[in-house]
Amino acid sequence: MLEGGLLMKKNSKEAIVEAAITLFNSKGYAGTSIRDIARHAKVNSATISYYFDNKAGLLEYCFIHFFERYTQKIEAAYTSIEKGARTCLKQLVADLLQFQCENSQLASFVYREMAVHSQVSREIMATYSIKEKYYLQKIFERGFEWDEFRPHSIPYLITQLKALLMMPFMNTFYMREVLYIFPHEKFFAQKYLKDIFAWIDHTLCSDIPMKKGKLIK
Amino acid sequence: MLEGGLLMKKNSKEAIVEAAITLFNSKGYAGTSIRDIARHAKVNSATISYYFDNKAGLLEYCFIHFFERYTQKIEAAYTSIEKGARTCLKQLVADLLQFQCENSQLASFVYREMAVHSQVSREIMATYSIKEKYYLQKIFERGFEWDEFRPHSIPYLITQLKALLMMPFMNTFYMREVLYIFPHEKFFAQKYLKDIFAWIDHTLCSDIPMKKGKLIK
Amino acid sequence: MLEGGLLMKKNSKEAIVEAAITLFNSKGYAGTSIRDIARHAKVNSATISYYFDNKAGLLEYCFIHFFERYTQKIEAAYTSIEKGARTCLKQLVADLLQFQCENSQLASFVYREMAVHSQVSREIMATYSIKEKYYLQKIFERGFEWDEFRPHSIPYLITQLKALLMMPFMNTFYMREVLYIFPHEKFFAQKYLKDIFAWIDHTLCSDIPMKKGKLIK
Amino acid sequence: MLEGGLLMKKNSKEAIVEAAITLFNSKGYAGTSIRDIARHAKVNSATISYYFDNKAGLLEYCFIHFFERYTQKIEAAYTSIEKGARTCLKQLVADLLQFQCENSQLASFVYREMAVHSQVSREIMATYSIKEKYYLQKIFERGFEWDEFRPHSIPYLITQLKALLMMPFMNTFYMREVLYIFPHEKFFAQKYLKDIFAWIDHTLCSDIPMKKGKLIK
DNA sequence: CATGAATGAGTTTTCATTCAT
DNA sequence: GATGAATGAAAACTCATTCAT
Repeated sequence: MLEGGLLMKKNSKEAIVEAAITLFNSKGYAGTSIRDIARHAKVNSATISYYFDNKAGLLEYCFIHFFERYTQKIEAAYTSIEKGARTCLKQLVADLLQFQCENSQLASFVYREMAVHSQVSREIMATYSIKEKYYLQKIFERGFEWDEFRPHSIPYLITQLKALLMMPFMNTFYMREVLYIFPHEKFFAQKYLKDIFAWIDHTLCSDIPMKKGKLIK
Repeated sequence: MLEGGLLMKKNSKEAIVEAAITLFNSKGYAGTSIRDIARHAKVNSATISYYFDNKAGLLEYCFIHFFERYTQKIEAAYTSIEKGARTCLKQLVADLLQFQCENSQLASFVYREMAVHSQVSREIMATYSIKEKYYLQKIFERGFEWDEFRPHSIPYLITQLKALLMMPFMNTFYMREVLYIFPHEKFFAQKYLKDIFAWIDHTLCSDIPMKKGKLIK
Repeated sequence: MLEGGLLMKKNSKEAIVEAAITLFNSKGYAGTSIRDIARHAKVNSATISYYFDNKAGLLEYCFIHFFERYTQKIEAAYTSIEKGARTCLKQLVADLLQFQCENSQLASFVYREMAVHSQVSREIMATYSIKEKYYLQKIFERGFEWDEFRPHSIPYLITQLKALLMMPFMNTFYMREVLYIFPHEKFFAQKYLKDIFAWIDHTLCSDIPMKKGKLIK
Repeated sequence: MLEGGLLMKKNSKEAIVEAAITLFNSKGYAGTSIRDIARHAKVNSATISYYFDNKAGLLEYCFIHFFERYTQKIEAAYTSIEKGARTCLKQLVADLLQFQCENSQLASFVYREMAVHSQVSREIMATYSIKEKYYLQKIFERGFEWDEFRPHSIPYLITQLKALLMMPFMNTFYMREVLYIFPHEKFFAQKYLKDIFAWIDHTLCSDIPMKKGKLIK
């Protein structure tokens, strides 16, 4: 994801973040040592303290680096709300899924570590999760209002939607080794997106009893 | 869950496992120290090595303790396959959900740590996940055969089903603090079960429009 | 050495001593754990404390078990002193060499550990080494007196004699891997004994050139 | 030997090695704790890991530090081979004896620990002991060829020569307390050297009586 | 006679961090 | 901007020993 592209020597800070994402993902935050990251990034371990103050600072940077862009996707997608709740939700899901695919390692460890660092999480949630919930709520409410979605408890709907969205990134090892699904591959996003759309169309909208058929775009 | 109830001195081994589950869940495996566990279990930290050899041994014990019973639930539920795939799957989902609720902390950390300990995971998967996949596959195939389920890629269906099943336990902090859903509470299982049934009935079975086939590409 | 021969079940104490000798020899006293010994002897580690009080007690037992018999050999050989100093010394060397071969592991580790456990060594020396020195001194003095041995500093002669006697057992690994000499093999004692006799005959006695002095630079 | 003399603060690495040599010698490798060494060297115990990775690394460093210089002495002495095998061998013995005296503690514990650490020993031997054997063999073969030495099995000759050379350093406690010989003292080397020369002259060369047989009983 | 459970003290090692350069 | 040296604290683990049985 941090492609580094051009030939110029990548700077230390980027190298550190890149190494941190890889290692935090594969060994967990607490299981990764500063020196491990330094070794991977080919910098001295003091350099990490230099840029991020301490290990927690590096984690926080990763969290923010992730959620800042994550939230932007949501906000951007929400602008299409006037096209209808279902369309808007599909747009949002499509964008988030793609974002996760492009940052699969980061997404993977961020989702996992969120559960463990209650202090950091609390702050993150106060800014990002609340925002996410706010927009999803808006969309759902609009969907109920305009009879697009079958009425239902919003928290439970969010749970299901996020479950479907996050699952493939929460245990990529299982996905790979047992199901032979590779979330970073080209076609995964396309195929899986249809499945989430199916949930939207059939379970969320439950359109059939709505009177008119032929739903899926 | 391991209530310990009575006043008699609980044996050390159980006390250790109990403490480990609590702490591994709240601080992660790598973030929990042996001494922390010992302190909580009110035993000397050498006692942990005595029973489980080392920290990894304790983790493995927890994994097996979880998956052994998890797999039993699946096998038990599968016996009702002759009542039809949908009924059987619902039975299985209900049993697993209840099992998770009864062991929510254990489930929570096991699912998370699975992603990090590839070596242990590999062995666990070789025995338990493969078995789980086998039974789910059987049920889905039966469902397709008898036209109960809309035909679809089995790995992708497993992904969704497991997503819905596991999600509430993978980030209980988020569930609690943002959505105000408490997975260990009485009513949660009942309510959430309906949602998974809805997915089965509407997205998996998509039952009404059975005549006009091929909705999903 | 502790042959155990007959079919009757070897008792625990013997099994412990046997295991201790093997392990102390290959890993050193400090490098061997009580539980290691217990595992090898197929007894519970508490049994060792039961018989020998503690680890040091087991070591001391080994030391005494060795030196008691070692000293007996010396005393026995010394009885032939009236046959002449050279003959007596040869007898003594032959007996000690054979004794060492029969107890090569025990000899090996006892010699090594003597250097490390100054407290125990001090006591051992006060009883056994002093006795050994006493007899050797007697033999050398008799040899000088009767013009069998070329006069020389007794401590330096003891040094050389003990050097030749102990060397093959002090680093059996080197003997085996570099020189391809196996001190526990049948023919070793025979061959090596001749070499020590050569030292006695030529260097200690230096018999032939008795008239023309000052050979040594 | 590492005198440290001047008042300037000795660097940590040297201080550690110095302390390690002293303590490994007096208490054995396994009997010495990292913290003991650190205390003696007046550094933090983590500093040892910093420089030598771990305790085994420190041991290995000592081994190499010893054998590197030991081997150099041999190679240097070997250059005098054209002056005759006996002269060359005496040179070699004199140099090694002096080297050992100057590094008596190091020599002492290295010889002892070699017997215990088979893995490290194997590697050391593959480089140093083999080299030593090679040169000794060359000298002996030359000695046989030119009729300087009485023909004999080379491994057995090496055994005796090394026995005489190493003995005073293998159990200095015994040397001191029983024989009252102090290998690090000025005169020891001079006096003991004569004894080894006597072995070379009389037992190895057995020069005078070349014509008339019946030497060895 | 012998042991399983449990421990306290000690071990090595790892780690994040600091600081002079 | 970046680092090598060094460290204090804490981690996991090992060990000899005890004690009730």
